[in-house]
Amino acid sequence: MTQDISHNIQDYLKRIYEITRSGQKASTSQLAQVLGISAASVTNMLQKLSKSSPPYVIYHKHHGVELTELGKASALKILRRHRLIEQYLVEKLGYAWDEVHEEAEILEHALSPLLENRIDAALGSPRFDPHGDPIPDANLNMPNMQQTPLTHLAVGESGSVIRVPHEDPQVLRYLEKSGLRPGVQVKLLSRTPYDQTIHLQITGKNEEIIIGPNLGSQITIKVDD
Amino acid sequence: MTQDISHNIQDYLKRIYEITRSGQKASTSQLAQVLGISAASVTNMLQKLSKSSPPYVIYHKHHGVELTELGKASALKILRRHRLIEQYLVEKLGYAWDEVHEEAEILEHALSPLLENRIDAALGSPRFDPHGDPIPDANLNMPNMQQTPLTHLAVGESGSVIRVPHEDPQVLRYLEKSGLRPGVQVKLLSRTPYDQTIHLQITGKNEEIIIGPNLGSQITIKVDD
DNA sequence: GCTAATATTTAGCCAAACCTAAATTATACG
DNA sequence: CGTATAATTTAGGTTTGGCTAAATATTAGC
Repeated sequence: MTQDISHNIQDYLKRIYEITRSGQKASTSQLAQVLGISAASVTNMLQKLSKSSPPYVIYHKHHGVELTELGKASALKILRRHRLIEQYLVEKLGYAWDEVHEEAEILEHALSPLLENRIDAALGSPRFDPHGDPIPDANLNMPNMQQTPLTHLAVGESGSVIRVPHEDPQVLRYLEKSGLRPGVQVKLLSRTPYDQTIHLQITGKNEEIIIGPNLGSQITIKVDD
Repeated sequence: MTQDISHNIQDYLKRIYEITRSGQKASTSQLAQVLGISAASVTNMLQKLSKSSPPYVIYHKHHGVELTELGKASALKILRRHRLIEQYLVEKLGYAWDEVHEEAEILEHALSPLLENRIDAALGSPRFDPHGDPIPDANLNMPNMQQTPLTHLAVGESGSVIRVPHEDPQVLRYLEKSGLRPGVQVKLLSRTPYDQTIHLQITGKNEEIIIGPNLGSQITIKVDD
């Protein structure tokens, strides 16, 4: 009798998942900000989500929410669809990596289980999307990898880029132009002392790439031995 | 300032288009029936659609509605997306022709203009969908064809099947099993006198296919010279 | 051409999901 | 440790698109 989740609720759960992935609870105002709606509306919905049977979230009044197992599974289902779609658009329909996020944001709510399977099969059950983000498998298990933020590289050290988990097309186009994408090997040339901006070089290229600390901490790599 | 049309309204316009294609106006109760909602709700929405600026329909109180040019263009846009999706699912993702309608019904509302173009290009701008229904081109012009209902065949005459415009998977699977699909050549063997049920044979096959008059009048053919 | 049956519209109501403004609770700092 | 600021919740309102029941208009049969 677990009935279909509305488009709306899927978005809430997805956002809560993203925020709570790194441990803490998701606050009302954080959610209001990423969803682009008022805090009052978020409170309202969180109460609904926590009082439904079965509940999707655990609501700690004034202290944010966390997902129940059901809520987490629902979020992962959407995340799987989102990332499969992104990969499909790039691999099969000639999209650039900066064009896929917005498109997937809409399509993820329109995918039937059958279509999800067909897309997964057409891609050979891919484990990563175009940004290097892991795609949960059909049982919603995340391929988890040991990842290091790019900013943790020591000067002179090198590593391979794993993820560039950014949605903003402008940022992605900047990185694309510099050649910084999942798979390439980079070397840390220097780090500015005060603001921790880093200077990189892609193996085999001469050009120097400048990455601010906020962006650099989101990009993850595997450090070379 | 022509803002985005809601999912809902797209469905109304699509249905009105389907009903009014054959000339007459679309009545409140016809729409209520195909949309699966009450007649009162339909009246309400039709009034809204006729009073919006610009209006999507012309509302003749107690006598049904017809589409304005804008309404027709909006309906054709959705119809194009619907049929492109059906064709894509069959050609690129291994769907059977009885599985695509429901899927397209949802996806048609989630397609961006860019994705519509990519799908169109990937298919080489197809002119027909898997049921033989014509796909409006990018300017919303319908490839129009001289079509004859299957039931107009004389006994002994033959023709090529052009369209099998049915949505019901059961019907489609029955026809599929008999081999009756767009492109095949059929010959009318006989017609029962009272209820006009017809008996067909597909060129090159021995099996006889029985088609009732309601179904037969929806299937269209091109009569052989 | 009248009347019964049918179709349509009007009126009034509901639920979902948003909003703003006001009230409350939590937090942070002097 | 008390108070100012910030975050959250409550209260009350709006819009969208449904609903039912009652009123009205149309149509068909006699």
